Amino acid sequence: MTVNRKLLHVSIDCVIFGFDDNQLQVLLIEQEKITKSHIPMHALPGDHVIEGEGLDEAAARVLKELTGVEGVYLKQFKAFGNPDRIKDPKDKIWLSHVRKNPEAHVITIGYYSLVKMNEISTMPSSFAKSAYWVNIHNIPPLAFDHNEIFEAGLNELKKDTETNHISIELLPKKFTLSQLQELYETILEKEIDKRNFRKNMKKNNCLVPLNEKQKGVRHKPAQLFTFKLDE
Amino acid sequence: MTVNRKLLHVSIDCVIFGFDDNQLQVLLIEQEKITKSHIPMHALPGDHVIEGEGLDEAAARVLKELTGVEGVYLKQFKAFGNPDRIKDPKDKIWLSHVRKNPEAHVITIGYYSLVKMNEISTMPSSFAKSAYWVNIHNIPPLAFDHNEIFEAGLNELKKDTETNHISIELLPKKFTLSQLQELYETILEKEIDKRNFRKNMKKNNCLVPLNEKQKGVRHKPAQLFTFKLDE
DNA sequence: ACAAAAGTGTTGGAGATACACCCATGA
DNA sequence: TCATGGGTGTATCTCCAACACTTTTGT
Repeated sequence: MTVNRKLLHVSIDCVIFGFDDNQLQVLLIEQEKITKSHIPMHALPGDHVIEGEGLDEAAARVLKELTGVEGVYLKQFKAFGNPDRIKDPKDKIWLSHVRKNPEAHVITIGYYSLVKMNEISTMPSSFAKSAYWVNIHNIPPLAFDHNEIFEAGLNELKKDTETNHISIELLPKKFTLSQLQELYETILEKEIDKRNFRKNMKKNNCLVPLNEKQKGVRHKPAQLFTFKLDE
Repeated sequence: MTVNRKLLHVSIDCVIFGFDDNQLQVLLIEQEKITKSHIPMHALPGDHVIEGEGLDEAAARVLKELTGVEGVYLKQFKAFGNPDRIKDPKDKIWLSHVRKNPEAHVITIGYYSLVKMNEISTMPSSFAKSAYWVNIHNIPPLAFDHNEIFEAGLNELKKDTETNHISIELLPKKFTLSQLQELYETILEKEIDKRNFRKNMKKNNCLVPLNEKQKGVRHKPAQLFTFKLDE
């Protein structure tokens, strides 16, 4: 194949965050095993952008194929286009099995997404043999520049949590203020004063109290809330 | 030409800001006139990314070809990939004259740049017949989705000015505090108190006073400063 | 009754805002 | 000497951080 010098591969990579068991987790995929000696790589879920497809659309497609969810928070955060990003020998072995022109320059657009872990179950897809959740502090070495993309996505999430309170999208529909606080403490990696935190949250009036309380806990049951996004 | 469904055009578009005469300006290009009836479009400077070239590298190339400057502030802010972005009839007429496959899906990466207007002079380049500066409030209708890209770049500059004080890069090497304040007021579109502004700037200690004062002004000459970036 | 987390207000300090006058120079 | 923009300090207010005890439920 002759490579047109002005046509490039464009892909999407998604940093999909979930929150469970008070841990911030990321969804990774394991590549298919190509040969007997091949050590499968781990990677962020991603796929090529198809001719005629918008970037947000492509990201939503990747997310839907892997998790089945639609309509969740999804945000573009950065484009990565360093020509060396796919030059690692271990990545090239894999590429040479799945691509016509493994040397091609691939640009990728990084997205991050927030999903409610209790509402999804991962499924096999065209680009992933298997998917699994991993704590953000136990990320293995990933294919290509995916570790860098992950770090950039995590930073974006931290920033947006402080400014937009967007991380609330990680919680189930009904949640307690303590769950919300633990989420913030996990993402921002710092302790927060309970009373000040509640003052802040109530000021942002994105919380709606429900006529419902926690049940089956052996302590004073907490008020449940749901959220409305800022109008 | 058969279009490979997984290869796309990727381009860079630059929102190049300058500050002169107390006005925030943007560098636009005028496309070549193709036919007698063709009305040349105005656009942001940009070019295709070449195989093997990094994104930052491509943006720096566009900037250098058009202005001759290197090493100035340049920041990626967003990728644009809506497949409709080049679908306007007036854009297609032009594309049909300069591209082999005018229907191709083009993804563009938006960068913004800050240049010192007194240190550069624009020059013709491979992608622009002529370039000119225009006040940010008098932007004409631009080709493709360039008006949207411009707005996104301007918003990014505003945000970065408040958080990073990066807009200082728009001033000449030596400047007075009043010039700096006028720059901030222009970008942020609000008035700022002189004493509070100076307190802030001194606190950020990115200003270095020079042993030099303004000359030839018919009032008390102002102290000149230069800046060092945050260490 | 006890263990466990829920829920709730006040105070002090730091940082932001508002504000007015004298100074150095060129014409 | 006058017109012009340069340069400076203080009082107030708002926002954020620190801090401890009572309540409700299950066992």
